[in-house]
Amino acid sequence: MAQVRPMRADARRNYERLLKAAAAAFAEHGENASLDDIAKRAGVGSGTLYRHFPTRQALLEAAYVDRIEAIAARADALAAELPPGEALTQWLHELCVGTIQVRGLKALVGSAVADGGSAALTVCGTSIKGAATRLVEAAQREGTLRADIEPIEVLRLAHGVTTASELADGEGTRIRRYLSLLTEGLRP
Amino acid sequence: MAQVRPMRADARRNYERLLKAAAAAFAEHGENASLDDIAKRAGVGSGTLYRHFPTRQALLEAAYVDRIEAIAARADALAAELPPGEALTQWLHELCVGTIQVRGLKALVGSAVADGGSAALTVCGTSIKGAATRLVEAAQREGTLRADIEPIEVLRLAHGVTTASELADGEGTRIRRYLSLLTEGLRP
DNA sequence: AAATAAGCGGGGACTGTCTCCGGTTGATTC
DNA sequence: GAATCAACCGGAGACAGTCCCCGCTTATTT
Repeated sequence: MAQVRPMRADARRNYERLLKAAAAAFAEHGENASLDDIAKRAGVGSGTLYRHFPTRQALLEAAYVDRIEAIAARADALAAELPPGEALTQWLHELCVGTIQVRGLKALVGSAVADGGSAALTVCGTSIKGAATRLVEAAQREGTLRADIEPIEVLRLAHGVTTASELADGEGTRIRRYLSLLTEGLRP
Repeated sequence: MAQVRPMRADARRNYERLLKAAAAAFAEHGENASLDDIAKRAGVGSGTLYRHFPTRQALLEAAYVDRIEAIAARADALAAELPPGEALTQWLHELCVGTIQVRGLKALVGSAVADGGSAALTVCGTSIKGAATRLVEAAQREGTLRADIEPIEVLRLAHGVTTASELADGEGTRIRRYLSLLTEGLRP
């Protein structure tokens, strides 16, 4: 199961370089940035890129998984310092803002929530769903969130709020407002 | 301003054929269907396609504007036969279902609402926004919808609901549920 | 230092986009 | 209904992006 042999030093170096170049390129040119160009920027041949990341999707995921995990990790920090209802609200806000700020990240989080990606993305999805579950259940126990709603539904709706807000101006200036509309609908 | 000269018969025929082929191809292969292939299916050269529709976006819009207008037109029919609050709810439901069913239509309605497209799309946007305004204001007058919300915000939120529902299964099975959550948040 | 295999990288096939321009055809005029 | 003329057609081809293949390089092992 585990890698019997660690990655060769040059392979690892190229892998890192590619990840870095990819993050930069995706941020700059959107998620359709030229892959050959990313390879060039990283100083490797395109063959090397395609060996490490067979598809554009794989590269995109690899470049962003840690950001998604970071968002998931925020949930417990917030749970520790705020009452359940507020922690959930605040986390959803950070989730929306975080996904809207980085180009391409929103779609990725979307498919993580929808179980629609690779193994790496599925792991992220599990983290996010776990985080959401803890916050949602706490809020339900507290009585500030209606009982007939599931954590994954909250995630989907947050994704919807992000989309709605994005429609307004491309930035996330309406997130707070639309999110509060949602939480009103989610009260018991 | 007006076309001084009507389109030549063969030009008009090719235009229609292209529209038909495009609708079929987009429905079948998604919005990235090959344009040259669409031209081939329509029995014209690719030059002809690009003359009539300079960009993929233009073709996409031309192929779908009538559907969008049809949705907008439904608003008045519903307003005539239902009380304002119900008419709005029902219309939003039809809007969500309609945009999710046809591949690529959702994004188009989105940019129509966001004023992000061509002249043709802007016209559609005006229709939709007009329809929404009539329904929203009637519901507000009736007192079933909070007063501090604007028609365009309702449209954005409906778009968000569609996205959220789409995340569940790709179909629109959750639309009714998520929409009702939204309308609860929108009560006075 | 030699042996070995993991890894490199760029040439090239392929697909899709979009433009250009010689040839064709529908409209108009007499 | 023939002639004229512009509008229109269409496909060849330049270009850009994707992705694979395979001879060569180099890290690792002994």
